[in-house]
Amino acid sequence: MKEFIKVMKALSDPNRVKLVKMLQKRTMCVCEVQAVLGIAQPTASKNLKILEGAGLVGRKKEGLWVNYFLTDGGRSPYAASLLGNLMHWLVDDPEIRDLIKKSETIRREDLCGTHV
Amino acid sequence: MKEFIKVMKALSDPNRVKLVKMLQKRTMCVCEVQAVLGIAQPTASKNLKILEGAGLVGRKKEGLWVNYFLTDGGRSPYAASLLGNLMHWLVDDPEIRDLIKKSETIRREDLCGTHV
DNA sequence: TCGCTATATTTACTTTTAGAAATATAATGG
DNA sequence: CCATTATATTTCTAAAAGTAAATATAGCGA
Repeated sequence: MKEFIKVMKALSDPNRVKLVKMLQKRTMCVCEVQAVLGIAQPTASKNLKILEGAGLVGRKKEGLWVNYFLTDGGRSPYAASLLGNLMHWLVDDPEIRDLIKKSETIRREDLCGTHV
Repeated sequence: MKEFIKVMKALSDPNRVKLVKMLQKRTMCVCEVQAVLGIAQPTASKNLKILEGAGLVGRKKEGLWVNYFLTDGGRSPYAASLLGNLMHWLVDDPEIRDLIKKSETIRREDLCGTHV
Protein backbone atom coordinates (compact mmCIF):
# COMPACT_ATOMS: atom_id res chain seq x y z
CA MET A 1 0.00 0.00 0.00
CA LYS A 2 2.73 2.46 0.90
CA GLU A 3 4.54 1.80 -2.35
CA PHE A 4 1.36 2.38 -4.30
CA ILE A 5 0.66 5.66 -2.53
CA LYS A 6 4.20 6.78 -3.16
CA VAL A 7 3.81 6.29 -6.91
CA MET A 8 0.44 8.04 -6.97
CA LYS A 9 1.73 10.98 -4.95
CA ALA A 10 4.75 11.27 -7.20
CA LEU A 11 2.49 11.55 -10.22
CA SER A 12 0.04 13.95 -8.58
CA ASP A 13 2.12 16.99 -9.38
CA PRO A 14 2.08 18.62 -12.83
CA ASN A 15 5.79 19.39 -12.82
CA ARG A 16 6.65 15.79 -12.04
CA VAL A 17 4.35 14.46 -14.74
CA LYS A 18 5.99 16.84 -17.19
CA LEU A 19 9.34 15.50 -16.05
CA VAL A 20 8.32 11.94 -16.81
CA LYS A 21 7.04 12.92 -20.22
CA MET A 22 10.28 14.73 -21.01
CA LEU A 23 12.42 11.84 -19.81
CA GLN A 24 10.55 9.59 -22.21
CA LYS A 25 12.37 11.37 -24.99
CA ARG A 26 15.83 11.45 -23.56
CA THR A 27 18.05 11.49 -20.52
CA MET A 28 18.38 14.90 -18.92
CA CYS A 29 20.57 16.55 -16.34
CA VAL A 30 19.28 18.81 -13.61
CA CYS A 31 20.19 22.06 -15.31
CA GLU A 32 18.25 21.04 -18.41
CA VAL A 33 15.20 20.19 -16.38
CA GLN A 34 15.50 23.48 -14.59
CA ALA A 35 15.68 25.39 -17.87
CA VAL A 36 12.84 23.63 -19.66
CA LEU A 37 10.40 23.74 -16.77
CA GLY A 38 11.43 27.22 -15.67
CA ILE A 39 11.88 26.23 -12.05
CA ALA A 40 14.66 26.80 -9.54
CA GLN A 41 17.45 24.28 -9.25
CA PRO A 42 16.52 23.01 -5.78
CA THR A 43 12.96 22.47 -6.98
CA ALA A 44 14.19 20.41 -9.90
CA SER A 45 16.43 18.31 -7.65
CA LYS A 46 13.69 17.73 -5.14
CA ASN A 47 11.08 16.68 -7.66
CA LEU A 48 13.54 14.34 -9.32
CA LYS A 49 14.27 12.82 -5.95
CA ILE A 50 10.58 12.20 -5.32
CA LEU A 51 10.26 10.47 -8.68
CA GLU A 52 13.34 8.43 -7.85
CA GLY A 53 11.88 7.45 -4.48
CA ALA A 54 8.81 6.13 -6.22
CA GLY A 55 10.91 3.95 -8.51
CA LEU A 56 9.99 5.91 -11.61
CA VAL A 57 13.34 7.48 -12.32
CA GLY A 58 16.98 6.52 -12.02
CA ARG A 59 20.18 8.54 -12.00
CA LYS A 60 23.75 8.17 -13.06
CA LYS A 61 26.54 10.48 -12.20
CA GLU A 62 28.84 11.55 -14.98
CA GLY A 63 31.39 14.00 -13.80
CA LEU A 64 29.68 17.04 -12.43
CA TRP A 65 26.46 16.15 -14.17
CA VAL A 66 23.80 13.82 -12.91
CA ASN A 67 21.82 12.20 -15.65
CA TYR A 68 18.26 11.25 -14.85
CA PHE A 69 16.37 8.67 -16.88
CA LEU A 70 13.18 6.65 -16.69
CA THR A 71 13.48 3.23 -15.11
CA ASP A 72 11.84 0.10 -16.47
CA GLY A 73 9.76 0.02 -13.31
CA GLY A 74 11.42 -3.14 -12.15
CA ARG A 75 11.42 -1.94 -8.59
CA SER A 76 7.64 -1.46 -8.42
CA PRO A 77 4.81 -2.98 -10.43
CA TYR A 78 2.83 0.21 -9.90
CA ALA A 79 5.62 2.31 -11.32
CA ALA A 80 6.00 -0.09 -14.24
CA SER A 81 2.34 0.08 -15.11
CA LEU A 82 2.04 3.84 -14.82
CA LEU A 83 5.20 4.38 -16.83
CA GLY A 84 3.79 2.14 -19.53
CA ASN A 85 0.52 4.04 -19.64
CA LEU A 86 2.25 7.38 -19.63
CA MET A 87 4.03 6.41 -22.81
CA HIS A 88 0.82 7.03 -24.73
CA TRP A 89 -1.06 9.23 -22.29
CA LEU A 90 -0.86 13.01 -22.61
CA VAL A 91 0.95 12.87 -25.95
CA ASP A 92 -1.61 15.30 -27.35
CA ASP A 93 -1.54 17.64 -24.40
CA PRO A 94 -0.54 21.03 -25.77
CA GLU A 95 1.51 21.94 -22.73
CA ILE A 96 3.42 18.68 -22.94
CA ARG A 97 3.99 19.07 -26.66
CA ASP A 98 5.49 22.49 -26.12
CA LEU A 99 7.77 21.20 -23.41
CA ILE A 100 9.01 18.35 -25.55
CA LYS A 101 9.69 20.74 -28.37
CA LYS A 102 11.48 23.10 -26.05
CA SER A 103 13.56 20.30 -24.56
CA GLU A 104 14.70 19.31 -28.03
CA THR A 105 16.19 22.72 -28.68
CA ILE A 106 18.06 22.87 -25.44
CA ARG A 107 21.62 21.67 -24.95
CA ARG A 108 23.27 21.33 -21.61
CA GLU A 109 26.47 22.77 -23.00
CA ASP A 110 24.65 26.06 -23.52
CA LEU A 111 23.17 26.01 -20.04
CA CYS A 112 25.80 24.91 -17.63
CA GLY A 113 28.49 23.21 -19.65
CA THR A 114 31.23 25.72 -19.22
CA HIS A 115 33.80 23.07 -18.50
CA VAL A 116 33.25 20.68 -21.38
CA MET B 1 -3.53 17.00 -17.93
CA LYS B 2 -5.91 18.35 -15.30
CA GLU B 3 -8.07 15.24 -15.55
CA PHE B 4 -5.02 13.04 -15.11
CA ILE B 5 -3.84 14.95 -12.07
CA LYS B 6 -7.32 14.74 -10.58
CA VAL B 7 -7.30 10.95 -10.81
CA MET B 8 -3.82 10.68 -9.37
CA LYS B 9 -4.61 13.00 -6.50
CA ALA B 10 -7.79 11.09 -5.76
CA LEU B 11 -5.80 7.88 -5.45
CA SER B 12 -2.99 9.44 -3.41
CA ASP B 13 -4.85 9.08 -0.14
CA PRO B 14 -4.95 5.75 1.72
CA ASN B 15 -8.54 6.16 2.82
CA ARG B 16 -9.67 6.78 -0.73
CA VAL B 17 -7.75 3.79 -2.05
CA LYS B 18 -9.37 1.67 0.64
CA LEU B 19 -12.73 3.03 -0.47
CA VAL B 20 -12.12 1.94 -4.03
CA LYS B 21 -11.06 -1.51 -2.91
CA MET B 22 -14.17 -1.87 -0.76
CA LEU B 23 -16.47 -0.69 -3.53
CA GLN B 24 -15.02 -3.39 -5.75
CA LYS B 25 -16.90 -5.88 -3.60
CA ARG B 26 -20.22 -4.12 -3.31
CA THR B 27 -22.14 -0.89 -3.32
CA MET B 28 -22.01 0.97 -0.03
CA CYS B 29 -23.79 3.85 1.59
CA VAL B 30 -22.04 6.59 3.52
CA CYS B 31 -22.78 5.21 6.96
CA GLU B 32 -21.25 1.88 6.00
CA VAL B 33 -18.13 3.55 4.73
CA GLN B 34 -17.95 5.57 7.88
CA ALA B 35 -18.25 2.46 10.05
CA VAL B 36 -15.74 0.30 8.19
CA LEU B 37 -13.05 2.95 7.87
CA GLY B 38 -13.66 4.38 11.31
CA ILE B 39 -13.89 7.95 10.10
CA ALA B 40 -16.36 10.73 10.72
CA GLN B 41 -19.36 11.10 8.45
CA PRO B 42 -18.29 14.38 6.84
CA THR B 43 -14.89 12.86 6.10
CA ALA B 44 -16.54 9.92 4.37
CA SER B 45 -18.76 12.21 2.31
CA LYS B 46 -15.86 14.42 1.35
CA ASN B 47 -13.61 11.60 0.24
CA LEU B 48 -16.40 10.02 -1.76
CA LYS B 49 -16.99 13.33 -3.47
CA ILE B 50 -13.32 13.58 -4.44
CA LEU B 51 -13.46 10.09 -5.93
CA GLU B 52 -16.63 11.07 -7.76
CA GLY B 53 -15.01 14.21 -9.12
CA ALA B 54 -12.21 12.11 -10.57
CA GLY B 55 -14.72 9.88 -12.37
CA LEU B 56 -13.88 6.84 -10.28
CA VAL B 57 -17.12 6.55 -8.35
CA GLY B 58 -20.80 7.12 -9.00
CA ARG B 59 -23.79 7.58 -6.72
CA LYS B 60 -27.47 6.82 -6.69
CA LYS B 61 -29.94 8.12 -4.20
CA GLU B 62 -32.37 5.63 -2.73
CA GLY B 63 -34.55 7.24 -0.14
CA LEU B 64 -32.42 8.61 2.62
CA TRP B 65 -29.49 6.52 1.57
CA VAL B 66 -26.97 7.36 -1.09
CA ASN B 67 -25.39 4.34 -2.67
CA TYR B 68 -21.88 4.73 -3.98
CA PHE B 69 -20.43 2.37 -6.56
CA LEU B 70 -17.44 2.13 -8.87
CA THR B 71 -17.92 3.50 -12.37
CA ASP B 72 -16.71 1.79 -15.52
CA GLY B 73 -14.37 4.73 -15.98
CA GLY B 74 -16.22 5.84 -19.09
CA ARG B 75 -15.77 9.46 -18.17
CA SER B 76 -11.98 9.28 -18.03
CA PRO B 77 -9.52 6.91 -19.65
CA TYR B 78 -7.18 7.45 -16.70
CA ALA B 79 -9.89 6.46 -14.27
CA ALA B 80 -10.74 3.44 -16.39
CA SER B 81 -7.17 2.23 -16.48
CA LEU B 82 -6.51 2.75 -12.79
CA LEU B 83 -9.76 1.09 -11.81
CA GLY B 84 -8.81 -1.87 -13.97
CA ASN B 85 -5.41 -2.17 -12.38
CA LEU B 86 -6.80 -1.76 -8.90
CA MET B 87 -8.93 -4.84 -9.45
CA HIS B 88 -5.86 -7.00 -8.97
CA TRP B 89 -3.56 -4.61 -7.16
CA LEU B 90 -3.45 -4.65 -3.36
CA VAL B 91 -5.52 -7.80 -3.08
CA ASP B 92 -2.89 -9.28 -0.80
CA ASP B 93 -2.44 -6.17 1.30
CA PRO B 94 -3.25 -7.22 4.87
CA GLU B 95 -4.93 -3.95 5.73
CA ILE B 96 -7.15 -4.16 2.67
CA ARG B 97 -8.01 -7.78 3.40
CA ASP B 98 -9.11 -6.89 6.89
CA LEU B 99 -11.26 -4.06 5.62
CA ILE B 100 -12.97 -6.26 3.06
CA LYS B 101 -13.65 -8.85 5.71
CA LYS B 102 -15.00 -6.21 8.05
CA SER B 103 -17.19 -4.74 5.35
CA GLU B 104 -18.73 -8.13 4.73
CA THR B 105 -19.92 -8.43 8.29
CA ILE B 106 -21.49 -5.01 8.37
CA ARG B 107 -25.10 -4.28 7.44
CA ARG B 108 -26.46 -0.82 7.01
CA GLU B 109 -29.60 -1.79 8.85
CA ASP B 110 -27.53 -2.27 12.00
CA LEU B 111 -25.77 1.06 11.55
CA CYS B 112 -28.27 3.63 10.47
CA GLY B 113 -31.26 1.68 9.26
CA THR B 114 -33.71 2.55 11.98
CA HIS B 115 -36.43 3.25 9.48
CA VAL B 116 -36.29 0.13 7.35
C1' DT C 1 45.41 22.49 -2.59
C1' DC C 2 42.36 26.06 -4.35
C1' DG C 3 38.67 27.81 -6.82
C1' DC C 4 34.84 26.83 -9.78
C1' DT C 5 30.69 24.39 -11.25
C1' DA C 6 26.70 21.15 -10.97
C1' DT C 7 23.86 19.18 -7.79
C1' DA C 8 21.98 18.23 -3.06
C1' DT C 9 20.20 19.70 1.27
C1' DT C 10 18.42 22.89 4.61
C1' DT C 11 15.48 26.63 5.95
C1' DA C 12 11.61 29.52 5.77
C1' DC C 13 7.35 30.76 3.75
C1' DT C 14 3.02 29.96 1.43
C1' DT C 15 -0.53 27.10 -0.30
C1' DT C 16 -3.00 22.90 -0.14
C1' DT C 17 -5.06 19.09 2.05
C1' DA C 18 -7.15 16.08 5.70
C1' DG C 19 -10.15 15.82 9.40
C1' DA C 20 -13.56 17.03 13.16
C1' DA C 21 -17.26 19.83 14.88
C1' DA C 22 -21.07 22.40 13.75
C1' DT C 23 -24.62 23.38 10.67
C1' DA C 24 -27.58 22.75 6.58
C1' DT C 25 -30.22 19.99 3.31
C1' DA C 26 -33.29 16.31 1.71
C1' DA C 27 -36.33 12.53 2.31
C1' DT C 28 -39.32 9.69 5.20
C1' DG C 29 -42.99 8.70 8.75
C1' DG C 30 -46.27 10.37 11.85
C1' DC D 1 -46.43 20.29 8.60
C1' DC D 2 -43.18 18.38 12.16
C1' DA D 3 -39.73 15.41 13.93
C1' DT D 4 -36.31 12.25 12.67
C1' DT D 5 -32.63 10.32 9.93
C1' DA D 6 -28.97 10.00 6.32
C1' DT D 7 -26.09 12.78 3.86
C1' DA D 8 -23.92 17.23 2.32
C1' DT D 9 -21.71 21.50 3.24
C1' DT D 10 -19.31 24.91 5.92
C1' DT D 11 -15.85 26.34 9.13
C1' DC D 12 -11.85 25.86 11.56
C1' DT D 13 -7.36 23.88 12.75
C1' DA D 14 -3.35 21.06 12.06
C1' DA D 15 -0.45 18.60 9.06
C1' DA D 16 1.55 18.15 4.55
C1' DA D 17 3.41 19.74 0.16
C1' DG D 18 5.57 23.03 -3.17
C1' DT D 19 8.85 26.60 -3.94
C1' DA D 20 12.74 29.83 -3.55
C1' DA D 21 16.74 31.53 -1.13
C1' DA D 22 20.66 30.25 1.28
C1' DT D 23 24.00 26.89 2.31
C1' DA D 24 26.50 22.47 1.80
C1' DT D 25 28.61 18.79 -0.87
C1' DA D 26 31.12 16.57 -4.69
C1' DG D 27 33.93 16.45 -8.65
C1' DC D 28 36.79 18.79 -12.01
C1' DG D 29 40.77 21.82 -13.60
C1' DA D 30 44.69 24.66 -12.60
